[in-house]
Amino acid sequence: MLKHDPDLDRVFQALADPTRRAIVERLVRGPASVSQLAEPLPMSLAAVVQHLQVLEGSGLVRSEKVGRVRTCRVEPAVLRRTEEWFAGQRTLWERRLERLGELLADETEEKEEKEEK
Amino acid sequence: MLKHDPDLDRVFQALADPTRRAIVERLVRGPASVSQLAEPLPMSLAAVVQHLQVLEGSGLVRSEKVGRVRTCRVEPAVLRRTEEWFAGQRTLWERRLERLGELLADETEEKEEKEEK
DNA sequence: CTAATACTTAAGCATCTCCTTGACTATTGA
DNA sequence: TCAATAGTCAAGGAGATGCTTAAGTATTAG
Repeated sequence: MLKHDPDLDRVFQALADPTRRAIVERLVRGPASVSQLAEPLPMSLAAVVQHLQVLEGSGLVRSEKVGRVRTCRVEPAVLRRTEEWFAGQRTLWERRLERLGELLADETEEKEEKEEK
Repeated sequence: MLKHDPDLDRVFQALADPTRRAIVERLVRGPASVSQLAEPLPMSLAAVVQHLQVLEGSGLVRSEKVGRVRTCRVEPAVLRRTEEWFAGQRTLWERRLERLGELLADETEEKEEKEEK
């Protein structure tokens, strides 16, 4: 218990920033250079590069430089793995509801048995 | 474009902290009081209360006080809505792959047509 | 009534985050 | 070659974050 997943830390931390989420939302539509990513963003290129470093640190984005252009793309596996964390939580929640439902059904049954006497 | 969702900001920000994620993971299994949540956590009760404020601010958790006990529970709708963000990104990614596949198929077709001449 | 319980609030502090500017390197088009 | 392009690196600053301790308020068990 209490084991925390530093990968998830970094992914959520990365996605907590609206600029970085915008970058991810851009990149799922296809790869882009640093300047292309920076173009619609209201900040310096250096700031965008820093955001990209955070995204790369989280594994959400990887990039490679060819000539003077760095091309960035999303890593869908990391996106999917994170989605699965939510699915896991939902499963636990739903299981609890089931148990609660069963319990309620049992109680009703007991009541009915009593009333039949 | 570039409209950022402050709700998602807060949710991801909330989930970026391992302590807060642990609290959510505890709460999907069922409601708990503040003290119960704090018990396994290596920090002061006040710190846990602060984490809970962040979680409530994000909508992930809601709580009500009865007597001197505050009972906390997850808000599954917010969890689900966040999961859907990922599903949306995945959809965009997959659509891009499809288009890429079609393009590739078209090119192959064109090549074959040329070769047939 | 009194003491213990279950928070709540506030102040303070070290650290991290997000951005800036300025100087720099490497590549490429004319 | 020389200037523009594309990105990199480092220092610094305002504000946010994640704790702490200390002092407070209700609520409840005895």
